Amino acid sequence: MYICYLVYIIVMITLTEENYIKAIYHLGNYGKDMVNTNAIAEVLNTKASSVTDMVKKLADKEYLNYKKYQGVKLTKNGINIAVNIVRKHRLWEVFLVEKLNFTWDEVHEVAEHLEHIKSDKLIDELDAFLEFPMYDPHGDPIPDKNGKFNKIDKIALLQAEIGTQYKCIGVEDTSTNFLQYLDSNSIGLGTTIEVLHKEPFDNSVKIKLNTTEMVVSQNVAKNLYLKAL
Amino acid sequence: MYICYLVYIIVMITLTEENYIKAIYHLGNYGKDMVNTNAIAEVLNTKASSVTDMVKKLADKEYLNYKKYQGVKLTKNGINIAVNIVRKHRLWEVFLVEKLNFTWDEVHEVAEHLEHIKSDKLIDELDAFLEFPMYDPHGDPIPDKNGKFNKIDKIALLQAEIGTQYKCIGVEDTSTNFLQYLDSNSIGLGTTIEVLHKEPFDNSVKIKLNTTEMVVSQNVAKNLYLKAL
DNA sequence: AATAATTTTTAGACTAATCTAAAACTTATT
DNA sequence: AATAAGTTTTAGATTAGTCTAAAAATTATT
Repeated sequence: MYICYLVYIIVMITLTEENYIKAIYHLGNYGKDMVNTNAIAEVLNTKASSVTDMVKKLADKEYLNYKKYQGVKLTKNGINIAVNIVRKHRLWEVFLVEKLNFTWDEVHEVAEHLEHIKSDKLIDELDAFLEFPMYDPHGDPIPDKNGKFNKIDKIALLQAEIGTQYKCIGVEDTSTNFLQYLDSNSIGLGTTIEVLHKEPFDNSVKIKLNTTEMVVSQNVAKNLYLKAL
Repeated sequence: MYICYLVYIIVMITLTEENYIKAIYHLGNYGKDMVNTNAIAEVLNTKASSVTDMVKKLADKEYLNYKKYQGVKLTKNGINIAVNIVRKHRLWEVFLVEKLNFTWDEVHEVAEHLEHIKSDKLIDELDAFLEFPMYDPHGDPIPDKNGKFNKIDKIALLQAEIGTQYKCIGVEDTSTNFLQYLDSNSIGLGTTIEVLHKEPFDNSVKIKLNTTEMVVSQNVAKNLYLKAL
């Protein structure tokens, strides 16, 4: 008589592990490039030694490949997990802005928590409820159920051409400070922008909005994404 | 010259602490009664020794009063925290059922996680979005922003009178098994029920639904709440 | 009131995630 | 190629939450 044991090993992924994977995904150009220890430590506000420990654990679980002193790169599996977290994060951001009256700059912190709730039904139904949005409130593309998403051909305001009409489609810097600056100057998703003048001296840019004209610093111009109309 | 230091001590409450407080609230009749160690251990699926450890910590933080070998009772502060978690849990349940097509028995597990997201704006806006619901999908009252809620005069089917018309308003047992049993027999919130006969032998109850008649066991009759029409 | 049964607490150990400080390795500079 | 500077890893410690096993206290039973 044979006894057959079917053992399910359910690999639970912790919140901390998810945050490491997400950080490595963003730092490594959608998981394509190697990422080094210090960079991870910096974005996660932790110490390099902690990163080394965690990275070994994630390598054991085959979410990434780790070469001592070289850095880490996500595996297929790791990328899938990251994309799924990004999908959840961005869908929740849409929900918060469109249904719960959150502003551009308020969504990020709450979405950081909501993105870790684990329920396929929850996220697929939310997707349907929001009518399958393609972009989040910052203009970033939302991966679909299978992890597919568009990479849009965005251009920073700093690289925009004088005289062309552009539409604002997103930001690089998502800090509260920056988003509030944009809000207070009536720059948001969809705002039409034309470049009037680029000052070579300090790389500031003079732009025309709907009704007003204003000058923005190089720092702002670098962090604002546009698409030609 | 005087130097004034204003020190904010932000007492972060952990997920685990919240779950203990919630369990003690439910076990202790809305926080009014003492709760003993073993009872807490059982509902939280942990060991009595772990409960003792945690309970000491919660006493230090003044969420509850703890008397060695006697048990614990929530403080005002502890009750406030519990009520707030209950509010969040029940609002999310309404959201899941009304907006995301969840059924009675699917909501609980996801709501267990959503209830721990910390954002006043999130929960108040969700409340408004749902148009300030008074009851969750199981018929339990939802505390308002200030923690106030109705205690409804519900009666178990087992205590219902023969010949009277009742409306189903909730359940005691929220296990998946029970909720699925109700679903498959077309008993839900708002279903009209009339008691036809009570069998003294085994305490089973014969009831009339909209179109059909059926007999339910004592166990079912004990766990189904009604309100006279 | 003494003993038995049960409940609760203590003591000591374990895991996950972190830290500091020192050692090992890599890269840049002379 | 040798040294300096910077990065990464190791070793050992810490904290939150949990556990087992034994001790202490309470409650129930004779």
